[in-house]
Amino acid sequence: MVRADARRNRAKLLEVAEQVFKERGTDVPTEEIARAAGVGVGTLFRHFPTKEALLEAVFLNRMERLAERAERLIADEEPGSAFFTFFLMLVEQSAMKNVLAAALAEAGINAKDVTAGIRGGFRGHIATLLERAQQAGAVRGDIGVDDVIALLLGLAAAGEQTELDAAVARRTVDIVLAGLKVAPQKDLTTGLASPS
Amino acid sequence: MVRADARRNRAKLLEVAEQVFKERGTDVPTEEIARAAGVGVGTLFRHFPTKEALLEAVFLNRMERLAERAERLIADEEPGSAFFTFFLMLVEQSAMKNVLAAALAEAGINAKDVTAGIRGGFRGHIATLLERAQQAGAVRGDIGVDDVIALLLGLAAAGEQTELDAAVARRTVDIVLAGLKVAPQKDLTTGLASPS
Amino acid sequence: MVRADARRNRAKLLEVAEQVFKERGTDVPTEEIARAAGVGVGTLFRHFPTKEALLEAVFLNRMERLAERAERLIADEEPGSAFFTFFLMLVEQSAMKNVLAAALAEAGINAKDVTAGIRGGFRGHIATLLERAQQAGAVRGDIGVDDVIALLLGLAAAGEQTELDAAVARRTVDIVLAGLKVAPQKDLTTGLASPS
Amino acid sequence: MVRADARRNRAKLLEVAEQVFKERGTDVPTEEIARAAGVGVGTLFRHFPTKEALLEAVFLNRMERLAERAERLIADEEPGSAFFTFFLMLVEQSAMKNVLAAALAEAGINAKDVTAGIRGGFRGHIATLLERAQQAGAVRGDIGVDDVIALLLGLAAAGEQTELDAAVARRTVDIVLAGLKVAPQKDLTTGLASPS
DNA sequence: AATGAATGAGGTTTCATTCAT
DNA sequence: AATGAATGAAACCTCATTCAT
Repeated sequence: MVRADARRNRAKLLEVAEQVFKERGTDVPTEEIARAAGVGVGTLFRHFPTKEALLEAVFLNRMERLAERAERLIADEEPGSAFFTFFLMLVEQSAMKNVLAAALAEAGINAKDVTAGIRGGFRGHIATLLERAQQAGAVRGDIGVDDVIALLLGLAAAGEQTELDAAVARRTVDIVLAGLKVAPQKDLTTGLASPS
Repeated sequence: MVRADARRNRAKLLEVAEQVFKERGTDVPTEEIARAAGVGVGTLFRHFPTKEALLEAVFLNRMERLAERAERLIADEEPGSAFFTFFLMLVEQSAMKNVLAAALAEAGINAKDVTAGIRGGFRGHIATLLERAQQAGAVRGDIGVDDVIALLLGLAAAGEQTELDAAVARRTVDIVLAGLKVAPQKDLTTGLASPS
Repeated sequence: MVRADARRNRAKLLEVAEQVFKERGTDVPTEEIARAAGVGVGTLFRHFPTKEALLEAVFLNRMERLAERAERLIADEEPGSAFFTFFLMLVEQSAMKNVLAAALAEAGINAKDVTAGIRGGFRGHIATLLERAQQAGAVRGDIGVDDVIALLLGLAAAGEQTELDAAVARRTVDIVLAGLKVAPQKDLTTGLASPS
Repeated sequence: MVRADARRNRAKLLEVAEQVFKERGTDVPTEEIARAAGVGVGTLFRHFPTKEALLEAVFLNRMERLAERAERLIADEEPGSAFFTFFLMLVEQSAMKNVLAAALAEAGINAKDVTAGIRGGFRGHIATLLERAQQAGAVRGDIGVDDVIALLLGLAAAGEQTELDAAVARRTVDIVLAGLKVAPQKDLTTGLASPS
């Protein structure tokens, strides 16, 4: 029956770690997180054998929560609206908090790999939302999931740097959404713009 | 006039540091950079009394080089084209290499503050390019310099995460550029989109 | 209750540090002390987060042991004798090992401040001993605790410089004690001598 | 003719070093002293091949100046007064600034050795002053030069620790001088007091 | 003879991880 | 299963000394 304690500890650690990483960056000493969670370092390391493992777990945890929302959106809303809502949601929550992704990257771990195993497939959900929106004519047809993910990451990063100014954050999202709606452009300046 | 050696060392350090930070992240030991530049740690610390100072210097150095290009564009090209070219250029060179900006941010140094003092004013150049493009009708009128900078940071970050796929990088820029051209949107999904 | 180990380590460190500082000065690398105590550097720094803190702790530790003796003297001996005995005791043990006090002073920590908080009040004990001795007519009445402390420090320093010659050390103490007995002098040479 | 510059530099360095050591302790970086003297480090090291050598030189320089004064006193004043004046003078100027002696000691250099070569013999002067004073009955007869030197060192150290309180410094000197006048004491407390 | 940039050993401190209790 | 003290590699930085100019 000690299992109950253990599971509660794990959850608390995950929650606290997310909070602390967000507030103070991923460089906080492991001990700080343990203390904030009200456990000893030893306990933390029992649950996550490595700091890296903790990073991964927090990242995955976040992703899973997002995946759940995506599922609900797919089920409940109509195509165009669903896609845009999800996009906004991700960015507004500064969903991926780039710090994490960056920290993982630095550790030589690809965020894509980590995400791969998520229930239902995070990536898959985005794909579904995107395709439907494209079929409904709400999003230009020449882009793919990877483009969307890249944009999400980018906007999240932008939001982080300008976290002081909410108006800026909103305007950047607005611009990207606008860009997603219109048809493919022809020769902007150098002609680079058209998809290959 | 030993200054020749000194200046060469400083330049070499800056160059090497930029390279190493790009390849291995900003967590590399200071000593590594010194070794790579062929000098002792002491020399590095004589030039940059703190690791943070080195980071700042690399960042500034990059910015200055960009500022020079901006000046040339302002002089030579016509408004709309100049703006888009500069934008593309920045992103394609993954100009701001987010690692740096992130590291600076973590260290409590605001990129905005650092950039403020740059020769000729990097920010000022962007402002000029933007205003001209807006007057020429090539860019929507409701955005400001900070929005552009945020978008640049975002795209740079996006580019970093997906550095394998050049096509993705290009497409994301295309989308943002498209978004910059059109007039402000009204009620995308939730109506959040319009600037307050 | 791992505390047993911890306390043992702390005690061992204090003991070893006192010994090492005495033998080789306060410039010994922290690591040396750790090694001599049979622990890792980390352990040392867990107990004393700063070298300065270690110095302080050693100093305080010594003071506390002295304070205990002072208490016993106050309780057991008659006034004049008690004062002189304590004085001799302090000096003979080269009680304050000036190295420490000097190191602390250099570090900007005033010995007075540190001593202030000691259990039972080291300074208070001296005051008591002094006052009683003065009331008993064994010590001239125009001096205060600070004077006594200054003299102690001075004699300790003198003892250190001449540690080879026990006879010299003894004679200097004798002289000071003699000087403490007699009444205030009038015009030695320049008349500087009398307290203002 | 470059010799003039060289000698001036050496003098300036000695003067500045004494000042800086007094104000900030002997741990100041060599470079600081060079800067304060308006020369490069290289120059400093040409004159004093080692920091230790600089320390020694400053010490010696001070001693020589003192020796000169002693000579004048021996010539001009009457025995008792001469001795006490010299004693006071040394202490009031905090003449030996213990830091120096301590630093030398730490470096494994005996202050006595360094002083040995002084013109006229510093120690010899004290001996002369003392003997005369004793013959004139102004100082008790059972003490020797080493005792006096020890007391001087001690008082200088005491003065250093309590440099804030001039009254304390003066009183301690007064006590010691009083002690030097009176005849040998018999059994203070334990009988330790009498010279062996 | 003077300069000050370069050197690099070495000092203090941090922190992920292990392990005795 | 939990605790938190212990560990020690490694980070950053300082400074006496050398050496090219």
